[in-house]
Parts: sequence; structure tokens; C-alpha cells
Amino acid sequence: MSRNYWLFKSEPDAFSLDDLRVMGHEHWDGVRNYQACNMLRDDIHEGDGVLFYHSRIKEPAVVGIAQVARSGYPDFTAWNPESKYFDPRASAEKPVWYMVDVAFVAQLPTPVTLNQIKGHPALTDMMVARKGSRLSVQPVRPEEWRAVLALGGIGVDPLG
DNA sequence: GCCAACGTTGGC
DNA sequence: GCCAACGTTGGC
Repeated sequence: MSRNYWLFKSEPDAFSLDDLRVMGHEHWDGVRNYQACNMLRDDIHEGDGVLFYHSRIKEPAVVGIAQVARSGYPDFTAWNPESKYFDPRASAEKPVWYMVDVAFVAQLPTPVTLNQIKGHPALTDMMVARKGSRLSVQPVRPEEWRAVLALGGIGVDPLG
């Protein structure tokens, strides 16, 4: 199967690229939006490429890349009453919400800012550039993936 | 911190 | 099943 590409948003105060670098890999849990969750469950597979995007900061930007280390599976934080992501509707039998695991790959030598994305002819159609786009997990076209890596200073795609 | 845009909830 | 009210996201 061919590799797909995605953009994952995170507020760095909650979970940053550096956090992922330190941990090596981590669950991408806590997504509580049906559209995003359906992608996590059905479409996002081990080996896929992920643009790691920092949101809700002064200069929102793609700051690094990660790789999906495990395809979609139930987000068990949903039925943990201790978790801030607890959802009383969810259970091990009826998970409701899904997550993937991601592994750190690289930091971009130069972050690619939202402003750059909006101003770059090859990237203006990216979902993240659209006003009011709140989807925290978004599909990325292969040519967009390549353009972001090039802008970010990565000459050779580490995922091949 | 503000507020527009969006998704969800719940009364009817 | 409509839609107003509400909560959340995220750029600014």
C-alpha cells in the first residue's frame, strides 16, 4: 500500500515536537472530533508520514515530521474516568474514539509557518491554510508533503 | 485575551 | 428534524 500523508495539530504547551522527540513515540490520544476520529480509525496507517504542527502560539507552524507507528485502534483514555479525555459513552466493547501511535522522525531545520503556507503557491490549498479550519487531523497531498519538507530545509525525505 | 468559525447539544 | 444556545478551537 502506498504511503499517505497527514498533518497533526498540537498545542505545544500540551504536547510539543520536543516532547515527542524525548519520548521517541507516543499515543496520539484525545481526539474528540468525529471527522478526525474517522480518519484515525480508517485511513491513517502504520508508515504514513505526519507533519507536526504547533497551533495556538504566536507563530503557528509545521515544526517537524513524525511517522505513524501503529494504525488506528481504540483510544482507551475515553473509558478511563481519571482521564481528561473521559467520555462516559465509551467502553472497551464500544470504543467510540480512536487513536494512532506516532514516532519522532525529525525536526525541520526551519519551521514552515502558517503565513508561509498561505503565501506559497504549492501550499495555498492546504486545509490548514483555510480560514476557520479546525480539524486537528488533516490529509496532506504528497506534493504538499514534499514542498513543506523542502521549505523546512530537509532536502532528502527521510521516509523515502 | 478576544472573538469568529465551527461542531454539538437539546428543546421544541 | 430544525435551529438557537452553548462550548471549543485557533488565528490574531
